[in-house]
Amino acid sequence: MSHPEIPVPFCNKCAFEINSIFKHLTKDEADELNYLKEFRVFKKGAVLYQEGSRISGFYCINKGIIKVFKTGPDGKEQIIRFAKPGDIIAYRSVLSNEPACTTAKVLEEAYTCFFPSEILSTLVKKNPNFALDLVKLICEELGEANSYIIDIAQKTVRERLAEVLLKLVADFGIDENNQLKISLTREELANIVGTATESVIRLLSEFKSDRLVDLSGRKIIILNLKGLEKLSNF
Amino acid sequence: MSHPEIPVPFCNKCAFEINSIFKHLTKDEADELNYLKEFRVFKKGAVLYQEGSRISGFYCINKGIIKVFKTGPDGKEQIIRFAKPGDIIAYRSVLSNEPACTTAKVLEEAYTCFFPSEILSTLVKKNPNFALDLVKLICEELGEANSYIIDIAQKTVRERLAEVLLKLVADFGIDENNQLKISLTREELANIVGTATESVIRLLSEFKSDRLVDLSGRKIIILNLKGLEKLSNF
DNA sequence: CGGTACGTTGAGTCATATCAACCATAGTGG
DNA sequence: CCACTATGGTTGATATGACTCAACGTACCG
Repeated sequence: MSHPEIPVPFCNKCAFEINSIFKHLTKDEADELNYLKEFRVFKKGAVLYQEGSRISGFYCINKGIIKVFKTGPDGKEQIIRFAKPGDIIAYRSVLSNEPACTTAKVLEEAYTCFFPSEILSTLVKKNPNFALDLVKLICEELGEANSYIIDIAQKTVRERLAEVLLKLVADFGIDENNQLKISLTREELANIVGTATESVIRLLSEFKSDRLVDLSGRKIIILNLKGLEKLSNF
Repeated sequence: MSHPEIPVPFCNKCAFEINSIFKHLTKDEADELNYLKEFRVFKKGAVLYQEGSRISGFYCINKGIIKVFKTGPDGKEQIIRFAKPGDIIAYRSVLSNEPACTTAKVLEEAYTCFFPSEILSTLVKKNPNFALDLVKLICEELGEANSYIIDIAQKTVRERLAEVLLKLVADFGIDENNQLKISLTREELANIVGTATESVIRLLSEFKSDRLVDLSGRKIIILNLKGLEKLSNF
């Protein structure tokens, strides 16, 4: 698990550069973090932790993309969120001291730092600003989760797909050719939207006919943002 | 807004009795809370705060039941959660310093205490144990929200209705006749499950035919918990 | 070259939403 | 006290969005 070729990011520098939750730590606290953490690299497809398993710490992402999902009764994945540089994952289970309720799997090779569980509650107790940042972070995630509940409950699959595309644009951006920077399989898209793979395929090609997007293989080019917004019903 | 006939609950006593988030406060902190709070009574149907409005504080429920919901694009409610004695509401908007993203409406006459916004972050900074309790509380809510996302995305309406009934039993209990203690309209049930009112009605009467429940008006009697569990797919 | 994973398309089915009519109940005001 | 209205509950008929199943195409990889 040692990677001499990759420079291990130093917490306070990293926190500053990628705007992580650790940004308001004191120098001493950051030093301690550095001392206690373990740098881990995960290849595409690797699993950081599995639903139902106990985990002894949480991860901070330095590079790459992780998908975090739950598995339904029939084995179908539901993607809950993506973690990207600056995000922390598994903190919920760590704080509640419960087995993980999600699985985390690598989409794009990831550099991560692993921190033992105790650190989180220690920091909450020691640094009030950190505590407040953490509370706000979780609140934000809760707000998003709540919005998503009503989306899934009330919107059509078409509307949700449009919305998901917009969210991906907002979170991961598009390049100079308006191409979505994150690359997902149709099945993964379906597992975000909460629908069947075939439905995503059909709807995407409808979107293409309607000049909202262009498609070539897994690449999705956004042609008409306004149109997608209109379609997504907000 | 003064209610001489109703004794205003004293925070640390109340916290102890109904196990609220304030349970780990010091005597001094509880005293300060008492000093700053405003006791408010709301009749059935009253609105504590409205989606989109700015709120200057949060509520702790001492008695009664509040439904917290979001309104969809077409005006349909989606009930996010219920607040009952010991719960706090509106804390998310207060902490994020954003307009409310939900509406809170009274189902059963409620006694509440209203606390100005600053108190929350002050307490987080002052009392590490409170901070940790708060973090855990929000984590719990987040966990529930995430579970609900995959439920709505992957389960049938029938499964979800069974699950909702079970959740209502767990949260509000049943009386000596196995009657669900919380009373909801069919529309409200539909707005939790995320379906049409008519679907709830039809499914409930199917449940009745299957001897899972008994119905008389708004009263729901649980006849076969195990059966509902089986139906709900966990 | 065969294999594995992903993508696409078509056909058929079904659960659920929608629309519409009607009943029951309770509160209101003349 | 009764008509009036509002709200909630129920049922039936109909429409349809989305899922499932199945076949087949495509592309990359060792």
